[in-house]
Amino acid sequence: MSKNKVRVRFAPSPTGPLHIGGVRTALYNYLFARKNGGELVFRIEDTDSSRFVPGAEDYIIESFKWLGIQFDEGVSFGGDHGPYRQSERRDIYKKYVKQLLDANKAYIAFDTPEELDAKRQEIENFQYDASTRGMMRNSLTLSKEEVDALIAEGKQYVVRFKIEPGREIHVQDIIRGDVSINSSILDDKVLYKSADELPTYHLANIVDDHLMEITHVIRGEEWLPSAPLHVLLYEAFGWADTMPRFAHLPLLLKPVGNGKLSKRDGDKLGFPVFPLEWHDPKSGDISSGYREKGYLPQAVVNFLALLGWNPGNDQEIMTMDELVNLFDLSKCSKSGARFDYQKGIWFNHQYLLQQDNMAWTPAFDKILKENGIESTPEREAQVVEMMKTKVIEYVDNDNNKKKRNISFVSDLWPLAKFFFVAPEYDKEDKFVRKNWKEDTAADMQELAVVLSGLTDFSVESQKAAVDPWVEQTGKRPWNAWRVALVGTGQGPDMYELTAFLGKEETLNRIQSAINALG
RNA sequence: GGCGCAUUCGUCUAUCGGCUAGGACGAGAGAUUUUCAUUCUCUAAAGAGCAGUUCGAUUCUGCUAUGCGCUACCA
Repeated sequence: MSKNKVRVRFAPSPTGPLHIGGVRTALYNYLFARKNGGELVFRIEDTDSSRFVPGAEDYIIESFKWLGIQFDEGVSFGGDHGPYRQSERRDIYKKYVKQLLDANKAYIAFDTPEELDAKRQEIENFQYDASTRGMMRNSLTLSKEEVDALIAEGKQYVVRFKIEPGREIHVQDIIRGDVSINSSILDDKVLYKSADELPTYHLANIVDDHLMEITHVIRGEEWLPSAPLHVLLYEAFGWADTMPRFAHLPLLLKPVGNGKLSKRDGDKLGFPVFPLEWHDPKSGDISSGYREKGYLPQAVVNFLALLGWNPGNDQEIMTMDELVNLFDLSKCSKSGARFDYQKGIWFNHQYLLQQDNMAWTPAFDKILKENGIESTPEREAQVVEMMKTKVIEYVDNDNNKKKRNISFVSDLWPLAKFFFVAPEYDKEDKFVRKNWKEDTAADMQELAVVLSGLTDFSVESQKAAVDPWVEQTGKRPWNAWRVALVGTGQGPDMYELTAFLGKEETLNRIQSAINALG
């Protein structure tokens, strides 16, 4: 077994959909593993049975599949260090809890949650530690017989870590350098609960990381304060020499206001905070996801990678392979990053534009079908080609309608509808009013005559017929012609559009416009 | 309250003691486009404050301020 092989893990709790911040943590773990030729483990930390949410685990797996983040082992991926679900590792934890108990590095405590609450009420800033454990109901204050009797009669208890006060504990963080705190401020953390026979995060985490031979722990900054506790646990088990290296990532902050990005922010501010759409099994609420919103996974990955890390130069558009190549934990920033979803939109725009036209057609085809349009992939690709750089969307931002270029395939429909459906003519439309005057109908009549003489309706053929007519008469038919075919001022070049629609449809629309607008 | 972490344009960030502080998003202006877009060009926009170290500090140190995180029988 290669002692030096890099092994990292992503270990979410199945308490709901995977948060975008969690996605980034997983991504960094993935990039780090690939970069160093190591392995990425997928572990499920379901030690809090009360918070378990059905479907969450599958959701998380599907999310990573969509994003292209691959695991080497773990839940649903197999491997030699299983089981990878903490709820299936009870016996393992029990063994290690006993080890700590036998070594007098942990103790059994019978205080009920109610008693602890009462203590907190009674004493300001109460903390269960070396200064208070002597006045609580635990195996340190009770005799062995009393403890055994209480357990025998089925009393619930927890196992607490016995922290020695007054020690300066140092954590060497790859991103932050030396971080130290005094052990006196730590409380005697609960390591194990008899109620569900499961450990808490801290114990399970240390035991699993050790047993799974994890070499680097890359996680969010919210874990930094408990890192010294984890160091103490590694020492207590005698695993200090194989303790993994730590890297605490900066947090993702709300786009506006204060605090870290939370699961609730997304739909409140109009952008997804989850990779995939999530249907809450209890409340029935639906939370939007990047996939369903029309984002490309490469765009999401690229965007997320740059939130808290950069390659050290100005390069922004990077494939997964490039990211792997360039990734460096020491280049991660230390401060929290505000989640700028507008930049995320820009990334999607970039990736969408890069895509082959045919890649758009499945999504576009779906939208067309929803609107009752039957078409062919070739025809759709042709429209995409013409519209690709003409995509706009109106985003309701703080009640101000802002026009911006966005690229979601779904934006195509309102802007490309006229390719498939004849427009409704609106005399009040600004563009129509400006470009459809009293004598326009007569001009269009003439144009129709010119066009009806053509048998070949290609761009070149139309040009050959219409350009001389334009030159001779000095007429400017373009905008009115556009009104006739599109209904307003948008769309591609007139000849392209006309060639796409074909002779019959073009002449029909010109006639309809004359009838409707006079 | 306690402990910890952080602090460069509105936002994401570059700079590892030499700066006329660079790039991107967003914003504004112009050019291009017979429409709407796209695209291109340009403009505005920053080192939290105060000390110290130094020939020289955005970069190092300290203090203050501010922000964030943790402070559960949750992770």
